[in-house]
Amino acid sequence: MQRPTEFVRDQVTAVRESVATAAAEASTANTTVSSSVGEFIRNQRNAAQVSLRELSRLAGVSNPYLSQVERGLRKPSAEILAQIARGLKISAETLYEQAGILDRRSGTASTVAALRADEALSERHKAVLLELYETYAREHAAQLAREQAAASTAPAPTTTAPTPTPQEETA
Amino acid sequence: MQRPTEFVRDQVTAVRESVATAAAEASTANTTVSSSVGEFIRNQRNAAQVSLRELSRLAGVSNPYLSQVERGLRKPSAEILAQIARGLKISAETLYEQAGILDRRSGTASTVAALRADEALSERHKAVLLELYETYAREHAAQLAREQAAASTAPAPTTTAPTPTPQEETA
DNA sequence: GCACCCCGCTTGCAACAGCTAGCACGCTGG
DNA sequence: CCAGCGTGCTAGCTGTTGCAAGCGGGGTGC
Repeated sequence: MQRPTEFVRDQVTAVRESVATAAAEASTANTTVSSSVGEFIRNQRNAAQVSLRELSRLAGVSNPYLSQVERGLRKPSAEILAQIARGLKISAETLYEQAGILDRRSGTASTVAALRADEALSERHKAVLLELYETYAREHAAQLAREQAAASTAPAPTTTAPTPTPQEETA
Repeated sequence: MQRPTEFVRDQVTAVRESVATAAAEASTANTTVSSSVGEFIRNQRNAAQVSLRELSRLAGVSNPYLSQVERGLRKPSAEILAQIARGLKISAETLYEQAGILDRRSGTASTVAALRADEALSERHKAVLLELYETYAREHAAQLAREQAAASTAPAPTTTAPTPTPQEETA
């Protein structure tokens, strides 16, 4: 019989498998700092392996306009940014920050400490969120390690199945 | 009493559904809130005993346009809102919230800020955790409200203070 | 009376956001 | 070969944003 913490971790990982794959790609894109919201949107879209038309459909904006936004030809309103964020399944605030509408919060408060001290949560909910957070952080760190191993052309022993590489973005 | 298996599955599955629900609620909130940013600006300006022309000068926007914004005839961009906020010496986020650009998030700002700034997470994982956090915080608040209602048999206010109404009485 | 300053608002316009219709290109199956 | 489908992009259009020029009203000093 599995212990509760192991069980929770396995459950969460299984449910998020498909999302985690795209998330790993997204984290790769994040490593390269984007200087504009358009680039950022394109990177996120490519990481999620979504075509421009599909994202425009998901976001509810026209595909030519989305193309122009990605190429920096147009400056989208906050409303459009929110729609694009919804299509990308990321927070609108992320795009606001990239667009310079919202200031990026400085001060790296410890996420774990904040979650633990947050009185807006019950203890059980805290445990779930912390477990999920640690799982995500671990995956993110593992992905970065794989990226570095690939960069140095060393045969890195991978414990997971091969994930789609970014070359598939041009499908 | 749910077993841990069912509990986690239900919670994680609910996240996907809550995204569309939250989006629908957000659009409703936007409709309601966005009509009052002008009123809010005028109230703030009157409270500061500043003329429309003086505020337009401080903010760096034309006074006719500011007048139109206050009367709800025009919908200002986030950039203009930020300028007006600077003129009023209030945070831009305050006006963004009034305009419906930014969601008022429940829970403590430090937890939200920590999650958003945490570089150990990808953007997608951040969004997932934030949505789950929101859901939990809302449930916790509802639970506390129920417990207090049962204890005192009176409609007790929750830990969140009532939103201050625009200072219409000082106009 | 006048000129001058303040006030908030009207009007018309230029620039831009966001859209539709359609293009060119690549790929696939018959 | 073709037709069909996918891809991202061009061009032109409409509606909106934000502005400048100016209006009418009130108050003050000469």
